[in-house]
Amino acid sequence: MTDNIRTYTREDETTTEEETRTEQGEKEQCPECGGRVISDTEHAETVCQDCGLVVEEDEIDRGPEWRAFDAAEKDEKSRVGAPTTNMMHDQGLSTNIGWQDKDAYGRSLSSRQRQKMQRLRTWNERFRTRDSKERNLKQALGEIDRMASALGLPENVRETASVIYRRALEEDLLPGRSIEGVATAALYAAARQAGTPRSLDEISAVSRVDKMELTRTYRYVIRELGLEVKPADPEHYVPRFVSDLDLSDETERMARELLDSARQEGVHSGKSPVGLAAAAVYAAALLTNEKVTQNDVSEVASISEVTIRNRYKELLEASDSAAPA
DNA sequence: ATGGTTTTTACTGCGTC
DNA sequence: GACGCGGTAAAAACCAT
Repeated sequence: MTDNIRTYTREDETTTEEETRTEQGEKEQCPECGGRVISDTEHAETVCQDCGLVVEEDEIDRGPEWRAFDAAEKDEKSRVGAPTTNMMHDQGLSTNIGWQDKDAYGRSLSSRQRQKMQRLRTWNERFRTRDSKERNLKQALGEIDRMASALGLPENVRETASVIYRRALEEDLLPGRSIEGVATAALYAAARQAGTPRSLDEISAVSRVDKMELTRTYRYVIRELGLEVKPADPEHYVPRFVSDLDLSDETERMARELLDSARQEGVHSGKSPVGLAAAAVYAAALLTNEKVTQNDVSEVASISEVTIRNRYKELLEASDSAAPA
């Protein structure tokens, strides 16, 4: 009966040296002569078979550092399993029963066995999403995932958001609040904690809950879970604005400097971090002679031009007195 | 609920292309 | 003349009390 029950592991995907070699040899082409290239893993090089051109060197060998001589040994030595993830409601550790009615050798099952497997599948599914909390979590995690990709947030943020939501669920914070609201709040908190903050506006744009509910739930969750969320650092917004506006690294560096001196002068307390960041980017672009209008900046930062004006005056004053050039 | 602070909205005048 | 920029006043939003 265990024959057809499998827990999926990543191990199946690990490739041996030979596999990598043939795979790359077929895919890549030499830029010089158009011939086939093969990867020489021993010397960490990719060389052309025909003309001997070294296409790539000092690559990272992602293969295992041990050798296995048969399948059993491979199982023995491999330390790789499926990664646990908080992004799935059961952390990816549950048992899955394949839907094909085949046994481990790929043979079809007898009709009696088939019925048995069907019953097992049914019950397995029932246990997996057993109570309301689990189902709740399942939905919320889906929601978090959706919003996170819409905002282009990295995986670790989703993980954090998942953890926060999990905790909220355990502390019975959900009754009386919408799943989506709490999920959104968790994501918002996670993004800020991870140093890739998104403004309330941006978040509520992709969420089904409005801003007011979001802020309410967010506050509540933070308070109840005793979460430490430092006030957003304006510098964290800078890289995103800079790249959205196609500005140079020089400008980005400049903007950071401005924010630094502003911090030293204590100009920024009480002001909105987003506005500060936007103003810094604008001012930096001015100083490096790159053309951006206040309007452009205000759009990508979703902040008003007036605020940018006010802030960037302060920023320039602060930088003057901090480091008189 | 209230008062103080910050941000937004709306409008105006100036200079440049 | 359109556009970018700077300024102002009043309204709105936000926050702590």
